[in-house]
Amino acid sequence: MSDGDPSDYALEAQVGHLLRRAYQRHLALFQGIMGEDGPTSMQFATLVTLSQRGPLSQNLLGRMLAMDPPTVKGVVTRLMARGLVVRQKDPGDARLLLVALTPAAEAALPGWVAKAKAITAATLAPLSPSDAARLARLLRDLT
Amino acid sequence: MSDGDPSDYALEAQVGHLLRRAYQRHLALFQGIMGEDGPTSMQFATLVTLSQRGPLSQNLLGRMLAMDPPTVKGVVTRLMARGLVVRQKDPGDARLLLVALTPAAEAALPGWVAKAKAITAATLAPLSPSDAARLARLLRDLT
DNA sequence: TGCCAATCGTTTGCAGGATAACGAGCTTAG
DNA sequence: CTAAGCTCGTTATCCTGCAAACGATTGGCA
Repeated sequence: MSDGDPSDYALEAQVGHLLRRAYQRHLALFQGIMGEDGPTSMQFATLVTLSQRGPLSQNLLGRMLAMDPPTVKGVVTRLMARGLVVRQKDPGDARLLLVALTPAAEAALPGWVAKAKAITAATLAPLSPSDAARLARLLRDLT
Repeated sequence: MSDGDPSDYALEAQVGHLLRRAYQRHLALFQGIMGEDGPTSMQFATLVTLSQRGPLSQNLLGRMLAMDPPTVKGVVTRLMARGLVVRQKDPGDARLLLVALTPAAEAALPGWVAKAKAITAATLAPLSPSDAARLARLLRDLT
């Protein structure tokens, strides 16, 4: 049955490899369309989430975006350095660090959201609309 | 048409986010099944490719696996540190660094290939076989 | 009330991934 | 045959991501 002959392993056909390539292409499109001074993929996801839900603790932000605590810290630190986000202690719970958008971020966000929609369209461009919907369903099921 | 209202942007439904989550889950399965002393995802892809094609230059390896030169260097350096790979100058072209498997790698590879097949199966477990094939086709088309 | 467990944030260390810039070697056109 | 241009590898810098270990705070339970 499942033996270990390396010549019997088609790397190009493995899901893991295909997922990596597809995500890699998406990130390249993201960076190209968002441009030099735009946010990175995870920075944008963070900003949109804060815009929709209001100030959040780093931990909650991480759980919503599937980032672990060290990664959240890195993203928030870089957003802070760019003046897009501020951090302040929660008055009610001294463990929490609430992250909130700055006015600069709120001003820039609409333009970035429009670009993000173009990025999704560009990523899905090779597929028909029905295939795009099928892909979304399959990827969701994979979780 | 495509305006920039952030509350009109469903992050969970974007392909980029779904691709990231799916790949993230795959990597977790990879690491869990391969175990402590097993290779990482990219290290394994490198070893299998070298096993199938024989010694390759870093650059060619990178093109086959979709890694850019700095990334290849990092992966090869770590494989060298683990004694799984050696590097030597190409006699015919002094620019090339040929990367080749060590006997230790050839001995360990069959066991790792068997695990890699289990990883693919685990990644695809939530899908029916026909859905798995559909997903592979859609991801391939996305390139 | 007082202590223990859970939660939150941080740090460190490792791995992958991209860009930009550079030096060294090969190849080809003039 | 020489000079221009291409290829290859390396370095540096930045961003994402995971695990493990740690200090601080909170909350619940004995």
